[in-house]
Amino acid sequence: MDPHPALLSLNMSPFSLSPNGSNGSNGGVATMTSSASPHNNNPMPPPLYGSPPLGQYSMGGGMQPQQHHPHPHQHHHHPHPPPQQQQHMMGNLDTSYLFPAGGAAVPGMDVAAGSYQPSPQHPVAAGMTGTPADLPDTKEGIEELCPVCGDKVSGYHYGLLTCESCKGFFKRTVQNKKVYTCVADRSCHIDKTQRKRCPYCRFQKCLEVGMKLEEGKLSLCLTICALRHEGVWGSGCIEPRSLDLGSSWRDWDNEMGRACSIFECLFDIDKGARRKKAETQTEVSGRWNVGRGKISPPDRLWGTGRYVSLEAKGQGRGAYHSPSKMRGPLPRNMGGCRKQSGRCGEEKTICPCRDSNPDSPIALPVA
DNA sequence: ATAGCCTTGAGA
DNA sequence: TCTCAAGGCTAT
Ligand SMILES: [Zn+2]
Ligand SMILES: [Zn+2]
Repeated sequence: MDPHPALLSLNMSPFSLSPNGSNGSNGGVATMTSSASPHNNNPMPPPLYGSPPLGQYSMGGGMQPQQHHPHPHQHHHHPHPPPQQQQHMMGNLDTSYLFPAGGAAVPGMDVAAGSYQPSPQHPVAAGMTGTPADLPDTKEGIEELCPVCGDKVSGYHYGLLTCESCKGFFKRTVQNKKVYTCVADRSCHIDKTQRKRCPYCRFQKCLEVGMKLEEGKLSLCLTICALRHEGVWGSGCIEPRSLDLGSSWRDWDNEMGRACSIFECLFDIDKGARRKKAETQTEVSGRWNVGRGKISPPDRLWGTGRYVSLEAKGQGRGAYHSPSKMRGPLPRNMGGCRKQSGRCGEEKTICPCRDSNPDSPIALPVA
C-alpha cells in the first residue's frame, strides 16, 4: 500500500513527524530557533519574498572551476520501460498533470477535469512506431525519434526518450510555469521544424506523450552542512507553510527563497562556502512534499551543526530547483545523517519549535 | 525563447 | 568509478 510514496519520511526517527503531514494549520509560518549565535548578525533584512528570477536561490553555491567530462552523453536502451500512455488533461493551469496520475493520488484530488481535446495527431514515433526504414540506425539498433517533435532523442527526459530541445522546453515550461496560448485551434502539428511555432501545442504534446515530473521530483531538500570551519553551533528549523501549487509556482519559489533567507540570517551563512565531500554532513534536511496539485505540508527543515552552510539540495549546485531530482525510494539525501553515526539523530536535532509547540505557529524572524 | 553542451550528484 | 538524467549556461 502506500500509494503515495512521496510523502514524508525522514528516516531519522528521532523526530516525530506529524502523522500525516497535514498540519498546514500553522499557516505559513516559518519558524526557527537558534540556539546560539554569537554573531547575531543578520545584518540585512533578508530579501524575503524577493521574487526570484526564477527558481533558484543559490546558497552556498559558488561554483567553481570544474573538470570536464569526456563524453557528452550517450544513449542506449534502458531497462526502464518508459511509461506509455497517459491521459491528457490539460489546460495550463493545474500542475497536477505534471505528476503521474497513478498511484499517488491524493484522496480528494481529482485529476483536472481537463477540457483539453485530445488531438488526433499522432505522435511522431517512439520506439516502435515509425518506419524502421529510414531510421538512422546506430550500432545498437535504432536511433529513436522524439515522440514530440521527431528530432533525435538524447536520452530519457521526464519519463521518456525525447530530444534535447523538448527536454529543455518542458523544463522551461515547468520551471517558469509558463502558460501558453495557441492562436490556432490547439492542434498544431509539432515537428522538428515547427516546434517553435506553437509552444502551447508543443507542451500539449509533451504531456500527451507522457512527459511528466515524477512524484517527489518537486520535493526539495535543504541540507545543512557542517563546515569544518569553526563557527557557531546552532540549530534551527523552518516550518514552511503549505502551498497551493495550483496557484503558482511563484509562491513556491518565494517561499523557498524566504526559507533560505531565514536560514541565512540565522546562521550567518557564508554564501561562498561550499560543501566538500569530505565534510561530514552533520545535518539533516527537510523535505517539501508535493502531492498532486499541491504541496503538502513539508517536514521541517532541520539543522544543527556549527557554522552551517545551507545548501538547497535536490539538484546540482547549491541552488534550488523546482523540479528537483529525486529518484529511487525516498529520501536518500535526507540524511547525511542517516548512517552518519546518528550524529544528528539522537542529538537534539529536534525541531525545537515543533516539538514543543506542535501547534503554535512561531513567528518569523523576519519582516 | 531555443537548443546544444556542460556540470552534478545519486545510484549502481 | 561509471552512468545518466536534471538542470544550468549561453550563444543564437
Ligand atoms: Zn523533441
Ligand atoms: Zn497550437
